[in-house]
Amino acid sequence: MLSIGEFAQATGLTVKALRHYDERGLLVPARTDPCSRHRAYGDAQILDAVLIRALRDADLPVESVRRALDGPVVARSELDTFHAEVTAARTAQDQALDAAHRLVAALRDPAPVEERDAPALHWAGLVARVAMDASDEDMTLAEEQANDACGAMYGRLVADGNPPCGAFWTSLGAASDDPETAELTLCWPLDRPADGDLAVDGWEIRTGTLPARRELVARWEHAEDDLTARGLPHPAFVALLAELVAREADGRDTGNGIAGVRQIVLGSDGGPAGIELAITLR
Amino acid sequence: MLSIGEFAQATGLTVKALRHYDERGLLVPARTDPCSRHRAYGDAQILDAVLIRALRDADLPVESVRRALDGPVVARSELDTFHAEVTAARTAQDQALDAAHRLVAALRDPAPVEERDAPALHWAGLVARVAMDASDEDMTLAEEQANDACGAMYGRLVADGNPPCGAFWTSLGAASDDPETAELTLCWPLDRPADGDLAVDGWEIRTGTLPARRELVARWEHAEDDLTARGLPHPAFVALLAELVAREADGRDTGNGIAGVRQIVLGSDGGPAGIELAITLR
DNA sequence: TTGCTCCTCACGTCACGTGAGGTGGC
DNA sequence: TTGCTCCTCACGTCACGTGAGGTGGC
Repeated sequence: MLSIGEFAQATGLTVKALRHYDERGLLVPARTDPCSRHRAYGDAQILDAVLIRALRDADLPVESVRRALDGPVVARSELDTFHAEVTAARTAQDQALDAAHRLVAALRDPAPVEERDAPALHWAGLVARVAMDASDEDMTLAEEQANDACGAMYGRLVADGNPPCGAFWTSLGAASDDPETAELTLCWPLDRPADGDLAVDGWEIRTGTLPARRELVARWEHAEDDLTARGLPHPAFVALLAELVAREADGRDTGNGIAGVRQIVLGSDGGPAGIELAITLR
Repeated sequence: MLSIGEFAQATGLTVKALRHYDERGLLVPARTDPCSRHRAYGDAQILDAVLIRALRDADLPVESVRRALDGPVVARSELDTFHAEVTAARTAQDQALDAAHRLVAALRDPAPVEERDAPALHWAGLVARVAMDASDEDMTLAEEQANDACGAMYGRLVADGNPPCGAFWTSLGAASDDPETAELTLCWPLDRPADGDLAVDGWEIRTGTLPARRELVARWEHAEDDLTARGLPHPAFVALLAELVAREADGRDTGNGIAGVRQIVLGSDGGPAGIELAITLR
C-alpha cells in the first residue's frame, strides 16, 4: 500500500490530480481510512495510473480516459477518435492562422485608396436576396442565376436603345423586412433614365439616379482569387476601413461610413481586372 | 453608429464576445449611452473587430490580440510568436500520443509472464544513487560510471576465485535517508558468498543471499530501444503490472508487489538479448 | 514535541456561453 | 401596448493549481 504522496512519486501524477481522479471516480484508492480519510493505493493501481498519465499527457479529455480504462481495445479506439479530433482542429487552426496572416498583410500593404469626383449617374438594377447564413453552394447557385438575369437585363437595355455606359456595380444592404436577409442590388449605369416598364422575369427591378458626388474609392487590381474566402473581408474593404479609421482619427470627412458601399467590377471595358469599392463622402 | 447586435452581425463576433471585449478594454464601443448603457459602435471599429475575430479564430490569447491591435507590425510578431508556441505544443502532443499508443500496444500484447522456482543465490552488488529528477545527461553519465565500476567488480570477483555465475541484475529502491534519491543495486550472482573485504574505489558494496523462492517474471526479448524513453514504463514492467492486476482480481498470490523488483539483463550468456523483470512471490 | 504528510474547503484559471430577471426604444 | 433588443449579474465550462487552515502518525 502506498500513500498518496508515494503513489504520486511512483506514477508521475500530482497529489492534486490523484485527489481529482478520486473525486471523479477515475482512480479510486484501494482503501481510504474512514477516520483520517487518508488515501492508500495498491501496487496494481500503478497500471491504471500510468495509463491515465499517458492519455492525459496527450490531452485526452478525462471522460475519454475513464472509458479507456475499460481495456486496451477501448483505449485504442479512444486514442483514434481523439487523434481524428486533433487533426481536424489543427487543420481548422491552420486555416485560421493563414487567414489572419493574410488580413495582417492586407493591413500592412493596404490597397490604394483615393478620393475622386463622380458625375451624376442614372442606373437600373436587379435586387437579389440572399440569406445571411447561406451555404457556399447556395451562394454559387445564386451567383449563376444573378449572372443570367444581369445578362438578360443588359439585353433589354440595349434593345431599349439605352445600353449600359460604364462598369457594372453591386451595392449591399439589409432587406428592410428581414434583417437575416441581405439585399444585393446589381446595377448597370445608363446615359439616360431607364424606361419605366423595364422588367426581367422573376426579378425585382429598381432604377434611380446617383447625384454628382465625391467618393472614396479602394481599388484592388487582381483577378478574383480565394482571398475573400473563409469569412475574411476583402483586402479592398480592409483598405477602405483603414482609411475610415485614419480619417476619423484626423477628424476628416467620413461621409455615411460603409452604409452605402458600391462594389464596381473592373476589366469589362478592357482595363485591368479587379474591383473597386466606393463610398460617398458628400 | 451600430447597435451591439448590428455590429455583431457585421463582424461575425457574438454579442457576448463584444461585451466581453468591452470589459477587457479590447474593443470599447465608440459611445455608451450613460443612461441606458446601450453600446454603440462606429463603422471604423469594424476593422479592429475583424482583426480580433481573425486572431481569436486562430486561438491567439486575448492579451496577445490586444497587443496586436497596436498595428500590423506588432500583429505580425504576435502571430509569429503564437505560431511558434503552437508548433512546439503540437510536437509535444504528438510525442505524448505516440507514447500513449505504445503503452496501449504493450497492454494489448503484453510481454510473456511466468512463474518459476528460483534457487538460493549469493550475490554482491554496487550501490548507485541517482536523484529522482536527474536529467538525461546525468543519467547517461551515471550509467557509464556504473558500467565501469561493474567491470571493475567483475575483475575483483574473478581475481578472488569467485566469478559471477549467471546473469547480472539490478534492483531499485528509494534511499532510506532521502526519498528524492533512488538507490540502484547492481548485482552479480555468485557460487559462494562474497569475500568480506570486496571493495571498488568510490562505491558502496553490498552483499547477501537470496533464499530459494518462487518468482513472477516478465521477459522482454528485444534489443534495448527507445521504448523506455519519455517516462513511459518498460513494456515488461507493464506486463508485470497487468499480471498483478489480474492476480489481485482473482485473489491469487501477488507477493510483496513491485517493492522488490529485480531487472535481469539477458544475452550476456549467449542467449537472446533482452531483459527480465522478476518479483518474489514467496 | 516537532516536522512531515495528509485532509477538506474555497477560489483562480480562460474566454466566453447560458440563462435569469429586468429595462429601454420603436 | 407589444415585441424586440438591450442591459447587468451570476454561474458553468475544464482539469486541475494554489493557498488557507487544520488534523493525524512517527
